[in-house]
Amino acid sequence: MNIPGDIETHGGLSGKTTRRAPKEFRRDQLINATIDSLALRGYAETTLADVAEGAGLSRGIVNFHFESKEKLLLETLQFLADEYDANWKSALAGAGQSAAEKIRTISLADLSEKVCNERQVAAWFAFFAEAKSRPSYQALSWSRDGDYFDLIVLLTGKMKAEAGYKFDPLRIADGFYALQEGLWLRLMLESKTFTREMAVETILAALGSLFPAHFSADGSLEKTIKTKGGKK
Amino acid sequence: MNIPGDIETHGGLSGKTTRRAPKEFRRDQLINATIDSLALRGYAETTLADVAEGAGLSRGIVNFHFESKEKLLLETLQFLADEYDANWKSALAGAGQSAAEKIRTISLADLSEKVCNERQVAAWFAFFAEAKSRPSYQALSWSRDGDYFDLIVLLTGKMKAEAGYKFDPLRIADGFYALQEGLWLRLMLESKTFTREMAVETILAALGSLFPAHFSADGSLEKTIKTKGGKK
DNA sequence: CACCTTGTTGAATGGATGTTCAGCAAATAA
DNA sequence: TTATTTGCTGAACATCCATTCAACAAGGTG
Repeated sequence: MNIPGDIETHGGLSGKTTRRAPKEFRRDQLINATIDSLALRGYAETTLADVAEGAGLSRGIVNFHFESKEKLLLETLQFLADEYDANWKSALAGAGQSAAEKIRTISLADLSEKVCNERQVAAWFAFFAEAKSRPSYQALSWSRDGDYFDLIVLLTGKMKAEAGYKFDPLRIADGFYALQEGLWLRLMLESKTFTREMAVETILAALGSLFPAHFSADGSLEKTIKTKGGKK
Repeated sequence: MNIPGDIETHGGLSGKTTRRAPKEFRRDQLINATIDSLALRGYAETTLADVAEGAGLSRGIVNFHFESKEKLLLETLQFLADEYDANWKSALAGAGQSAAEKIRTISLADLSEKVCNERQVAAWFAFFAEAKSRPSYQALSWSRDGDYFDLIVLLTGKMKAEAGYKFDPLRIADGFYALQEGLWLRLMLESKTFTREMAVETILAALGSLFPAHFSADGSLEKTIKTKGGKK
């Protein structure tokens, strides 16, 4: 689950381990060890000694590459946010042009292994819980997906226009967004009995029920709606 | 937000504050101070000194009434869980007999001021985040609403039978449950811009979209479905 | 009143943890 | 090779915090 103990990839001669590594490499290594520790021990019990040990390095290493524990945690949160962002945006780039295809694509991207795995989800919630009392986390948690939410609002509005649904697009967007975060929470809390596959089926079922003209009950795309997608 | 500093209610003569109070009173006082501190400072920063100060008492008090910090936190979580349970169960007792009335009632109870206020929601998520790495919290978090979830499954199944919806009741129940927890999360993270009133509208809109034969778009009950409610 | 029980205090203790930094060693330059 | 830069180490330090406990005080009981 972690980066292997030593670095053979950095000019290491066979058998010998390189002691020094470029800054970016160590920073990534420490950030990943931080995520591991957050998932394993939780926020309150994560110490710099744990992180250093997880990375196979010495105690003082974090204060050398990051100024303080606080900075390390902030950069870890930033790392998670960046990865989350990149994931759904790249998925969106490869999606079809219709609103239905787009919302389906980003919903599934939200549940993809890349971002929705045990380590990262646990780390996210560690930060969420602390964000309430830490202004420095709030900015990052919010921006986590302002774009994402705006897009959902746009897409629900479009689908309403296409199929004449009776709902208020803003409220349905709120709900759909909350649904996705709620699924993450269940995945974290009940990782033994609630799997990512079940979460995917749940999202697909929700698409089928919320937008019956666009999706069938199992979440597959209905072809009856004429997508005026290419409209730029 | 806290219990007033001193106890005039316990045989206190006017002007004099009583020093001693019955055990149950102190325990409740300390549990409430704990919730306050969790909401204000977060889990990681909540110390026994904070709790004691919040309750207007001295440093060693917690270890006298609770064996340890761990025990205090466990009992605080239990307190929240009990209050949560009692809230929706008592609301349910006063609800109509139809599945639609029941699901609407408990959904709204979930968002009532009694359990869904800033302090308590923040405290819940503090525990959720730690539960991943604390088996002792998991038992309580799970049982939080096993009954609640089972009831939702039952009700969605009933409504499907009544109206011939195409969905899989289990998946819709999963989704509806996740939606509610997701709304709590948003209420915590965006307490400045997302209000409980908006959450209520969101839940009502979801009812309207998921169960269109039972609810109109704004979540009000449709009378067209004949409720075979009294069936025991 | 004297005696006992019991809630409460706050200083002392021991352990854990973030941070510092003098020294060391690997890579690189001269 | 020697000198210099740069990444890294781990012991030392200061702080914070949960826990303990001897002393105290407020009721209750005789």
